[in-house]
Amino acid sequence: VMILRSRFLDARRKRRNFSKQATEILNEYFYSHLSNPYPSEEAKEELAKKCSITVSQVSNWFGNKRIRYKKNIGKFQEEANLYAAKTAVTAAHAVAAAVQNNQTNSP
Amino acid sequence: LSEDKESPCPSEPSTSTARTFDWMKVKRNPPKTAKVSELGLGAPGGLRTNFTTRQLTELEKEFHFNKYLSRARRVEIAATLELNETQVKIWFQNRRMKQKKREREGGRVPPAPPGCP
DNA sequence: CACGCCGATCAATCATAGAA
DNA sequence: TTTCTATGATTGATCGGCGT
Repeated sequence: VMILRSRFLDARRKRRNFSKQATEILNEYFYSHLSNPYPSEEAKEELAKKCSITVSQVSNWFGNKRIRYKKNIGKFQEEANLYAAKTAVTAAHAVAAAVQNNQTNSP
Repeated sequence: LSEDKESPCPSEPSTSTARTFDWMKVKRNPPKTAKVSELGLGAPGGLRTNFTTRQLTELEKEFHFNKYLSRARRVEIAATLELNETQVKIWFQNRRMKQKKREREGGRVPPAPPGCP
């Protein structure tokens, strides 16, 4: 029986976790698109480049993330608020910059 | 051409964040692998069939011979391996996708980056 | 209208890396 | 070290769309 499993003992083993920054980028995208966390092929390529991983790995990450998230939403609540706050700050900066730019360029 | 509108939101947000969207409710129908059809057979219904090494070996062999199956060949294989024609059909479909994925991502970068004792 | 294929995804599981 | 949890990958099977 366990011998039957030996057929695998292949690629699946020897797994490397992604860098913390890569996970950071992926989570940022995931939570900022929580209403529809399905990146397009183009978006996946962009994420893959930023994270230095393959497009397939990006797909795997989102696939696992979506399933595990909905399986236990509560467990990700903390993480969700964390990233929500982060993107909010980013947005605030953008707005602040816009305002600043508006004041200096007001004829 | 790239923004998502959050139209569905039946539930109430209650607190600051974390609402429930439709994708979180998606549920797939259980596999219909010749389930209740044949009463009495050890046909596992709604279960993900575990292919044996023999079945996978034969399927793999056939795949290298033909990437696509003819109806007749499919029937043969299915009978020989004790699988549904659908399972054989799906296996080939998944196998083709797997093949394409490898070719597409084949442009490997297998060098030894960091430590390699 | 039924059927096969494609592309994307689901869902359960495997095996390992990492935290406790 | 041993135990339990987080996570990347694999894969049989489903879903929607398209062509025949």
